[in-house]
Amino acid sequence: MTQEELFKVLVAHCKEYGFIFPSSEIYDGLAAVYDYGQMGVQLKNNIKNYWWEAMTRLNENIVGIDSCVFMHPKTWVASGHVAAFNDPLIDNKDSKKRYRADVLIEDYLAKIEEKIDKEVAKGRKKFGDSFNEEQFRATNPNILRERAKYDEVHARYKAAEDANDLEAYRQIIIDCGIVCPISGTANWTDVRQFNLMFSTQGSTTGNSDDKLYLRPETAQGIFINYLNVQKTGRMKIPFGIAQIGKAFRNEIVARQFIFRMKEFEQMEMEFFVKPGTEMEWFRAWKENRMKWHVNMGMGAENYRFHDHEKLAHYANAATDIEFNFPFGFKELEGIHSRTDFDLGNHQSLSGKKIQYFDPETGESYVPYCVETSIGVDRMTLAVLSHAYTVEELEGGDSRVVLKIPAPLAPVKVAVMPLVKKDGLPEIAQKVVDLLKYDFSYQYDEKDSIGKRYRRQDAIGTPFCVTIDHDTVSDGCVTVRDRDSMTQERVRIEELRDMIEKKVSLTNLLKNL
RNA sequence: GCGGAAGUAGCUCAGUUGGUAGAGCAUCAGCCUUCCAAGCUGAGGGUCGCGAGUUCGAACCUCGUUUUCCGCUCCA
Repeated sequence: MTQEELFKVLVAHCKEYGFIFPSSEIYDGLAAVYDYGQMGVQLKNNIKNYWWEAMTRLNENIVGIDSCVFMHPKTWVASGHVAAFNDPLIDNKDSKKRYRADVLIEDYLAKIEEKIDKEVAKGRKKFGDSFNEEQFRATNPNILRERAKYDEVHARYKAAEDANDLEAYRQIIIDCGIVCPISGTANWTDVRQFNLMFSTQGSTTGNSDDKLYLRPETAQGIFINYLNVQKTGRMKIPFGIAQIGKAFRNEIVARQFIFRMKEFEQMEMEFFVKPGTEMEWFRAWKENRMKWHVNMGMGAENYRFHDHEKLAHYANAATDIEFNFPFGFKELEGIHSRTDFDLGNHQSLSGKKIQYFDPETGESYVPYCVETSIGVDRMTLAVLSHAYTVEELEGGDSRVVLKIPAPLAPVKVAVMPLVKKDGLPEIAQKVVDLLKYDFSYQYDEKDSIGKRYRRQDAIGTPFCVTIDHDTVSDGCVTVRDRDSMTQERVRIEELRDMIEKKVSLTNLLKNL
């Protein structure tokens, strides 16, 4: 099976076994939006839990918050998101090239100015020393004609810009006969604005022009709460604030299943440090985060760093942790040194002093910040794609098994009576009562035992507990291991501790 | 966003020149009782992606639309 085929079966498997469904399927679906099903939500919660506990419990100086999706519109001015994504874009249907509509018009205007300059140069040559440029410009018919054209287009362009009138941009391009430099045609699409941010129509600021945006990253919720947390938590630099939450991006092309969705979930941690020490912390967090990933046991060779050469507007150093997905190594987590870009901008735009007073040195400064940002959905996809295994068994049989790390598995244990009579279901119910307070479980008495094992394999349940006729007399059950398929007799009263030892999140955390 | 292909039961797919929608698996009930799926009997389940059009009649032809996949494009 090629990687591409494997990815297709994985997507089908996710739907068939209740991990991930395409959104709104009964209404023909909704592009780039997926819902988590009864299995997927448990897997995702376990992944979030692993991150949350690793961040906030294992680090004394990191605390968590949960901020809202809605934030004051100025937040996105300060963050640079409003300015960075307002370009009106237009495509040429023949060359399939995309241009910024405003740049096309500006280029056109620049050409008119060139023409005028050329006319002026001609006049200077013709009249020599007696050349009066001002008078020449005011009287030369060619210049007057070009000037009039320029003024008219320029006025329309400015009006379009002010009103953000996309249709007006297009009309100017059509009227001026602006063509694509590659195809030479004027076969244009409509002008579209690809703003990364979704917006609502309401406002909470009293200014009707304000829009509320759905946050494109959770990080800003941390920055705008920096002062609150620092003061109320009596936090001393260096310290971090962690958050898990939804973010929204209006992706033009959203493909590859849950790898790129319009609505997605982030786990972000902003670590505030003294300026000048940020590179040291940047390196420390690179190492720390890689350790967290490798610790899950999905193979160190499946991860790699990708250092950014081209840096975003807020960063002075950046790297990605990439994972070996079925479609290649792709970004799973980003680690950025964001300097004081965010806090500094919030300080100047809000007028609130965001400074840290260092009691030891007596210095005051806007803290620098190192960010770790990981996509929950991408993590889930990484776990699922790594876990999906087709195994050939003796006798030509095969089985599909999700080898999910046991502490992350959605269902920890399945309880099944070998047959559904002779009092075995009643004993099984007692076993369930013993386990249900500690583990998510499934009870199954339908079909042959082999079939039930395969069903549990398909959702990645680490252990199956089978009650048979011997159980009645010896009080032992068979525990079957998902990965090795080996079986072991275990006393019922030892069952809980035995499973606990293998599926507890503590197993992962204590190795960090 | 552009181009190409596809969409029929939960899944995999048949469905003849346009003439009452099928199979296997899965699900449910009963029988059987067996530690690595696919025994027996019966039952339920389909707006044929959606909307128009052509036709006496459309899963099938035409147009639009939507979703998915592939290729380009884009992605602080």
